[in-house]
Amino acid sequence: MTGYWLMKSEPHVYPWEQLKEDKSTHWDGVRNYQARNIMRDQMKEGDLVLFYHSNCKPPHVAGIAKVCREAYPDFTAQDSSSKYFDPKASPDNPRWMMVDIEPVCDLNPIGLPELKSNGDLEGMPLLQRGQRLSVQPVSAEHFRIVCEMGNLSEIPS
DNA sequence: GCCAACGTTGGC
DNA sequence: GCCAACGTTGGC
Repeated sequence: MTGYWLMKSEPHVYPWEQLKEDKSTHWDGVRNYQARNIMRDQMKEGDLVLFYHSNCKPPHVAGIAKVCREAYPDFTAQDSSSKYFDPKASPDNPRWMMVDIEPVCDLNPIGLPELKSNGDLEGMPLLQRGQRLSVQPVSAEHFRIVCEMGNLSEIPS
């Protein structure tokens, strides 16, 4: 049973193009418990991810990625030279977790206004007011609809 | 750059 | 354990 998710990244921090270049990346720097818990408890290898560019004009879904490694400690939390350093993290209690993702395919970029204007996406967490979670669930149906909007005829496996 | 929404921190 | 102050996110 494939899980579906949405992950936000600011394009000037880590853009979709960079993921394609890197072939895969560890999703470090998540410092929110709810997002961490989703990664730690729910994201499984093979789950599909809408890669969302936030904080740009317009914000948009840029592509589809796949979870290629399940949760493990986010080592940047224990690296004092990292901007994600957390003094409360330790080898015994890593505190923060991350997953690895890899690119699957491009989507024709789908802007936030477009997502909002599609009534079939009603209830999608991303579209809820005040939603700030950087890792969010997406229903299978919503995922399928977004794929269609991005000119992808078939959901990747 | 503004600011609404929301999470975290820390004094009490 | 409450809650005010503060910090962050992220659309606009």
